[in-house]
Amino acid sequence: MGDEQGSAPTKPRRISQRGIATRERILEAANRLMFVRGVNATTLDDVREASQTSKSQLYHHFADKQELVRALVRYRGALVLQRERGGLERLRSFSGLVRWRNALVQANSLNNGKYGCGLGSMAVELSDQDEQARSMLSETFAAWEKLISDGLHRMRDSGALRQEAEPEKLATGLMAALQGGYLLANTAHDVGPMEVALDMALEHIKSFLTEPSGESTR
Amino acid sequence: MGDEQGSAPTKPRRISQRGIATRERILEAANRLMFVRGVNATTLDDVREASQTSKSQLYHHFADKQELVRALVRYRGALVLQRERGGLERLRSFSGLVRWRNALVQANSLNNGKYGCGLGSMAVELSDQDEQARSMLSETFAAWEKLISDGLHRMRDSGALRQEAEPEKLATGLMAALQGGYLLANTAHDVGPMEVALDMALEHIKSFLTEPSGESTR
DNA sequence: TATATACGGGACTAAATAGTCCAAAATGAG
DNA sequence: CTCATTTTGGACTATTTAGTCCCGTATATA
Repeated sequence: MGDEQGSAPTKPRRISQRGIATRERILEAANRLMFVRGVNATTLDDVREASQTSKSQLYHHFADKQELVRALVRYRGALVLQRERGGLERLRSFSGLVRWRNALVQANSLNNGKYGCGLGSMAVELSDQDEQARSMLSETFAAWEKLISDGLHRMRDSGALRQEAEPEKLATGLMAALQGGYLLANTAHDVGPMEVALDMALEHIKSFLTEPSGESTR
Repeated sequence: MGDEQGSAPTKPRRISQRGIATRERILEAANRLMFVRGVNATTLDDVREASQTSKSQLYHHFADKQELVRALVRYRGALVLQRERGGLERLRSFSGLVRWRNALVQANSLNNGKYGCGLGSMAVELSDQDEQARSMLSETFAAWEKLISDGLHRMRDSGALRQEAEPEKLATGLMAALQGGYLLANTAHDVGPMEVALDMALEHIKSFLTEPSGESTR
């Protein structure tokens, strides 16, 4: 040991379609299971069974459980950001924000508020346990918030939001309301708190609108 | 088995001072360890060692790990509610709310945002795993929110808040901002997001004040 | 087609962790 | 003081779970 270069000369390591597919199957299974049971409460045997693979495949594609979890953090992060890009990339008006809110609430209400946010729950479980995972999650949250703040910037530039509005802070507040909403909804098994929390954050943003519009957020 | 009365005739079961003290020591240790490492990542041997007890004592005072965790949920719930009663029972003005916010932020900043809320992190870790724990946590959150909404009710009754303010919703929003703030702060290892989130919620409450006061929340 | 290497099945080992047990010491009621 | 009961130490077992290994099969490149 110790004769491996720090900056590995990246051994060729061929890769086949089948291999890629297996790796994907493992990640998908881990994603599903760890979403409903949590990371630490999910065993590798659970993952093996759900992904229709074997022990050797798990360890062929991932060094150990920690690496699988880290891969999952990346995997979920990519999924969430992709989904959120769809809903936020074109954001230019307050009503767009309301539509975004409604989509999140709707999705969460399908589970009666259960399970929470795939990113948020990993953040709670891993932040005090795996520094690398924590740092990836932190970056993912930052990227997510940036999608929001970019939209708010566009709204400010177009004159929809007043100049003194601070997009970054508004985005952070909205993200906190979202995460706290997920947490309370999960604990209560009821989406209600999530709706209330998001509406509060939207009201706050609304207070920076140049021409205050109608009442309801729906 | 099965010959035990449903409504147990509660065998006398004497209890000694020493026994109570040991039980307390175990709970204290579990509380400390599980706060920094999380519930699932803390083993009974960790608890035994930290509490200077033995295996038999753990199982003398708690049926199994799950029962210990449930006892901890009660324990922490009581601690938090007691602490919060101190800060909220006399709440009658917006500046009281600001002081409350500052105390929470200050406490959390001592850990640079780490560890999050003792209740919130348990809620995330246990809600999808132990129905009884989830339900206790849900009730504890409700009681906590009630401390806030009671204060807001007093403010509304005294005319500080406008009639159309809805204390329950405002309290839920504030709690979500707090929990989301804890989560983001823990992930970022920085209290910043928690401050921003709480300030958003306070601004929102401020917008219901009858006589808008000064600017800063500090 | 040859052959090196990725990929896979699944039994096996190792480690961590929960949970049991019993004999002894402390304690409190009568 | 006596005696039943609680409390305790700590070795022991059981179970769960991570991680290893061997050997066979599929796949890609030459």
